[in-house]
Amino acid sequence: MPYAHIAIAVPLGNLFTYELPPDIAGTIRCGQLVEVPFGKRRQTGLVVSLSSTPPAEVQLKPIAKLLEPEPLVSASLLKVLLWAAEYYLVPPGEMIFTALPPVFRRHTRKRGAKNVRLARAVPGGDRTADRDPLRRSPVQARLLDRLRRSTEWNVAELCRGDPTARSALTALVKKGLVVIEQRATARSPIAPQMPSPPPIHSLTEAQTKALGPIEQAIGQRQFAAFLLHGVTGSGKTEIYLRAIARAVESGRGAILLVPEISLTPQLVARVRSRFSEHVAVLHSGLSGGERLDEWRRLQRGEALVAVGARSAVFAPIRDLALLVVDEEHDPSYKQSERLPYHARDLAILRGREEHAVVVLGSATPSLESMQHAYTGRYGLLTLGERVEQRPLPEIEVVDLKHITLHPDERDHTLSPRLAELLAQTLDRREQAILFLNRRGYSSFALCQDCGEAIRCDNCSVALVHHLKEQSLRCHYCGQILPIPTRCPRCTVGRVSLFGLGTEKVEAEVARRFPGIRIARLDSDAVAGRGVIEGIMSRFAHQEVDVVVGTQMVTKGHDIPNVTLVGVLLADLSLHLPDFRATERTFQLLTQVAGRSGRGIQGGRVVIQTFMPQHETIVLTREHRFDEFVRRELTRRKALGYPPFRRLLLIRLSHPEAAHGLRLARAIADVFRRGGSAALQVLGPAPAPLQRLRGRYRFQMLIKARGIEELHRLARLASTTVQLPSNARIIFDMDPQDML
DNA sequence: AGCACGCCGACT
DNA sequence: GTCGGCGTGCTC
Repeated sequence: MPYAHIAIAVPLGNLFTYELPPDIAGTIRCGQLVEVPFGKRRQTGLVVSLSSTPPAEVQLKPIAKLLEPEPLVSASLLKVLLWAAEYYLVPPGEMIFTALPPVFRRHTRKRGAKNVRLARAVPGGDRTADRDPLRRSPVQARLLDRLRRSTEWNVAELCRGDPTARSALTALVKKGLVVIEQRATARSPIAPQMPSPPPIHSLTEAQTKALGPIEQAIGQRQFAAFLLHGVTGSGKTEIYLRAIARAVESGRGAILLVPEISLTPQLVARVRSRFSEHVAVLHSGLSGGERLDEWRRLQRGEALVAVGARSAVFAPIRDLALLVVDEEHDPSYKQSERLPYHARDLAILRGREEHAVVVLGSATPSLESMQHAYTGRYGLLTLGERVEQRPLPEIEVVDLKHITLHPDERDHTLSPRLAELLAQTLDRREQAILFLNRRGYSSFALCQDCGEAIRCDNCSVALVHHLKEQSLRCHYCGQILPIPTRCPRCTVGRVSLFGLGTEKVEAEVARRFPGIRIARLDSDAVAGRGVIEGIMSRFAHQEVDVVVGTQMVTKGHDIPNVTLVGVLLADLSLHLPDFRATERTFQLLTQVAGRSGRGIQGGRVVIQTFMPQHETIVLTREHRFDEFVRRELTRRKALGYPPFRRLLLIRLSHPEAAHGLRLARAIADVFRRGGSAALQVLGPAPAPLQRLRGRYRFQMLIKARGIEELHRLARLASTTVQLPSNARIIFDMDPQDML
């Protein structure tokens, strides 16, 4: 086997073949990290397979050296990654290297490299001052400028391409302005302490019943998938922990995936306290070095349990017994930017490949998972009641249509009923969450009379109001309509346009309840590292009375003193231009409602909406998830949406609008011409953010019966439509988010 | 993605 | 006269 097929972290769809030098040939194995000459530079690559036949017509180069003694990726994980690359239509090298800590991507910044940082804050600017030590050394000044821009450099990187830099650096060290050290700085950031709920000593009957099959399957070392559907507060976490314990006791490993680690400090704390040094936490907030440390502990078998967000599904666990996906319905498991893979789906795949058990847990499982449970692909485990017989919170719906508006309160921030309950809650020294699902630019047109949003006739999704053009647009098929003066459905109602933000709400609450402590939790407010944790920690310690926020406030925290949750405008998510809008709304409302009444005081939820009669709202209020799923599945089937059809979203961008549109049409034509009768192409339409970073973006949505057809046509389109290098195309298989 | 080559404007 | 902008093309 004198040749190796190697994956390199470049956006090219193929592997590269290299010769094996004799000294390496004997020892090399698949999954190993190597250094290879690649064009004019050197790159790290990962050995995917070995072969005895060279490809024709290419001058091969030899592998330079082995970079790691052991394979970084096991044969089974490698198989999963290659499968994922094919499935998601992404280059194999990109797929493989996103599964590894970023330090392995390039061979610069070698492990154990010397890092450089500023010794202290060095003022920039005035180089003319006589006492400036850098007045007469422009090379040193330049080095300092570069160091100022980034917190951490390594020596080799900093000096590359500038032979004078090395001596200049030495001079700076002598002057005491910079420091060279062997390792990166702070390695274990201390998370703020969250009060965690008291340990549960005995399981409820329902919990015991759910845990049984999971433990049994783990014991059998066989693949099995379970959907754990447990209402909010029913003790799903305890089941995860016991199942993980089962794996760990027998010396095997487990992965716990959480939607976003910064939002789930309590869960992480619980896992830590249960499994102490056996736990490795992997998340994007870690520095490169910290992440590598955790990854190595797993690779060496020092830690058996990996906890993390989506990329933790690739954690290097040797004898994997269990994969748990908490809040499996959460859309963040599949982000559309970067590599659009779905961590939950890959967890299933990896479980099957490694004969491990997969547990998908949620109070509001995705329709895909429910369908799999109904058809028997997943075992369904149900926890129908909260622990300690605590009731689910009572949900009240407030109809915004029948509220007399105060002229300066046209945004319906707080209805009299919500304001009254908020006042009572604050009087009792209890806490409240106010939730507003705001998606910035996404506003919609709504009939003041029937409360219905204006929808696209073709696609049955809500039309999106575009402020600049004063028009309504369908983000699926692209049609543009003028804003009607009368509601097209009931023909009498006046149409009004909506826009409301968390800042407004915060200001309004502060004005009406002077003296209370409010915190805002949305993506603008929590830009910095650790800000979310800080706010949630203050909230948990009752240093904040009311939190106003977006989706972030809905995730799984458990604060017993929260007894009121207010949803300010449920219509916002109901009318997102997305076929999953009602599913998301049910999930969001149920999840945020589940934050209320977790303690002994019980809790209440108020949902404000223009559509109190809307099926989704009614079924949420009555906590009838199964009925909602049944109806929604029927609808999906009729309209040809997942889980009954497969979707592929294609985004194409180009600096010039006309060119972009022409290319997008050419791609769409490949699908239209080559597809079966059942295949549908919607678009191309301008993307919701049509102009982004100087590029015009178009998107099209393909609906098909099977995945094979989508794969075949996507490949055909990539080869037949010649894309100029300034055009960019992204395939998003099984898109979660059409925005 | 990098990194080269290659052809046109403002500076020692 | 050069330094340097980013368009285009290639990487086993």
